Amino acid sequence: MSAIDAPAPSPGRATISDVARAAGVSVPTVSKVVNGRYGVAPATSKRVMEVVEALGYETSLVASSLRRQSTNVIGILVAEFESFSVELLKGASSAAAKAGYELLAYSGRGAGNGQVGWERRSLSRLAGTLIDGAIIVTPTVLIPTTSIPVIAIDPHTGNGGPSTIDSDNFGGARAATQHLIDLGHRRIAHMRGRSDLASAQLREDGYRESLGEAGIPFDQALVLDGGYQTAQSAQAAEDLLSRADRPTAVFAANDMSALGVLQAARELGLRVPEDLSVIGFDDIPEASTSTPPLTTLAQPLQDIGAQALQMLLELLAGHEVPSRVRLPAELIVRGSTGPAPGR
Amino acid sequence: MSAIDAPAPSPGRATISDVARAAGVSVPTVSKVVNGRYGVAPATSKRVMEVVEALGYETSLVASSLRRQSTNVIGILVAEFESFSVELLKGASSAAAKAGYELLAYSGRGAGNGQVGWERRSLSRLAGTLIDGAIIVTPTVLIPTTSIPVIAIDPHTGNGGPSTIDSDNFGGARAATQHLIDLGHRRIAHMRGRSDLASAQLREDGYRESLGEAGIPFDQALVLDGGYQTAQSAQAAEDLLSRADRPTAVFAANDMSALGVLQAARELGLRVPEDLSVIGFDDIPEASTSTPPLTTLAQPLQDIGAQALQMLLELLAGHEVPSRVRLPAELIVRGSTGPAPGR
DNA sequence: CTGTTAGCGCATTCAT
DNA sequence: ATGAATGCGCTAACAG
Repeated sequence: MSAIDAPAPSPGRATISDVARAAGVSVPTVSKVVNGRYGVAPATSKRVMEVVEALGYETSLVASSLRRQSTNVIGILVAEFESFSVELLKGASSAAAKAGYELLAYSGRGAGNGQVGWERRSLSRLAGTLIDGAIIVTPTVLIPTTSIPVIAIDPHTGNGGPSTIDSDNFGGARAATQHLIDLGHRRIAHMRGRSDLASAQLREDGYRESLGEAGIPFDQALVLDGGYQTAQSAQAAEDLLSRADRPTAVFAANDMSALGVLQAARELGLRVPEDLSVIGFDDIPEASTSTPPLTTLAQPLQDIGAQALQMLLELLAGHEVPSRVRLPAELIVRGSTGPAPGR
Repeated sequence: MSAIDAPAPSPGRATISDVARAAGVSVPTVSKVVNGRYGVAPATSKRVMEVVEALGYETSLVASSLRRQSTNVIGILVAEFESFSVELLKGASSAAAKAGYELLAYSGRGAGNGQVGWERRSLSRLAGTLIDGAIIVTPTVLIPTTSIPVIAIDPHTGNGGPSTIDSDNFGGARAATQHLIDLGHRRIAHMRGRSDLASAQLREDGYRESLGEAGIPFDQALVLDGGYQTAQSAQAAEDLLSRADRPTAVFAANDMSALGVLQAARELGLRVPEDLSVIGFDDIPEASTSTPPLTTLAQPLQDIGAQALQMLLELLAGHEVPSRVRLPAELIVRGSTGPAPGR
């Protein structure tokens, strides 16, 4: 009833008007003090600051972003938080901290399930007010022209939308296959990834291209679906490696798959790399600590996250950025690949 | 100039008034349709929905949260996005998805650096408006009573604030040490963690307690600082294991440290577990794939994240939750521990 | 130097 | 069934 002299409504967050009332000044004056604007008497400023401190007041991100044009917050939109998106997040986080930006990672409702268009809806929900720019992780639909700068990481679609960044899936796959060919392998199998993802398709394309260049005929029977997953790959590999004319090497579309192949080989009593060479893709943490350690193509996920953030900052500064950035995938030779048997 | 019949201002996000104008209805009508309120004619509703679809309109989280009391968004506040917080995030993410909540992970400015009180400021910035409840990851200061429900994960402070959740660091450390004692070890070293973290202190306490129970005198020379990090631990272990009276077992405060000890042992030509037993804590992914695989105390990080979210949902539903939840740390025996030499 | 007025985009009474 | 007015917390422009 009588809010006339209430100093601090302890139930609930203190608002700017609570501060103004307690300090005996108007709301805009508090706003000026808090935002460090000039034109406030030192004595007034001091008094306001004291009240701010006492009440633990902090400007509401929501309210100020509604009124302001810029919020100093970068959004990173993901379908859900899992291993892949989370690595990118780590990289983006350190880059954002260095640049003095705040980071807001968001996973909207239903984005985890098959809901198409989650990226568009999430963007609409946050853009224009809350965040100054957005990084969208593996969007599956085309992102329309938006009011705020956007960078897409590893999109599943073609060009046409915002600037994108990914690693050289095609070139990496070629390098992987070539590495096996250089070791004398001729019967090289491919454990491919989820065919609805562009990266998986590119890796398969690179494999075929490299085979072709070396004059090795493509054999459909040597391509199996591992779905980017360990268990599925292990199962598929078990079949593959039980054949009489089994391959001497396997290029797995990602490390998770490669670990599955390793597992299957172990169960069948095949020695790696003496009897079978295995190469993966991604260089996830588990790759370096498997038995034997996995030869793979390192995809710098944290770097990608950090670069995406850098590109966004360029965009925010009004600079141009390339429409497509591709980071190299680097061959890391460890213990799972060796000369073809009989050489 | 003439916005009189502009159907969709393509530059920029569509707002509710854009939709209203294009559909030929008033703003409140659109609001009702979008929020599924009753009192709108089917024909009108259909027309509005079509425009919404065409314009790709989605309610602004900012604007609606300012007006509404509830947003269906859970906040998870972290100092920065690194391995630890990110594992929690994964767990919270899947739990939030199941419950139909959106997740908003936020890392404020200066939180990565030593800035104290980041959690209080982040909370003030988001609470009351943007998010319905918050999970705060490893807060270092006491969280004051707030307007919204809060759960703290692995706080570095004592009780008194919001409900907390962590794993049984003390009990886990005892179990780890006891495991080594059961194997006949008497000279057991401890590679301790960052001493400013409560978890590190508790793990060291558990180690000492267990030693005491077994009648093994505590030896300060057997406790080294690994800082929870691989490199630092490797260096410290190299010194420790070079001594004439080196220990036969090491309890490392976390897996990263344990991997460092493994590395040092390998370089010194010590066989694990024949010459030296090593046990870690956490059970990070790398633990199961190291050589040899690491015996460790599994700390269910993803579960902790998921449980924190569950508790928050309880709080939001008006139910009581325990002021402190401790998840068990489970002994996972792998290949890095064995009988003490000479037994 | 300070207070008044206006409006960001939306949801909610209350009229009509 | 629909629209006009009001306010959420805050800041930008202006008036005093």
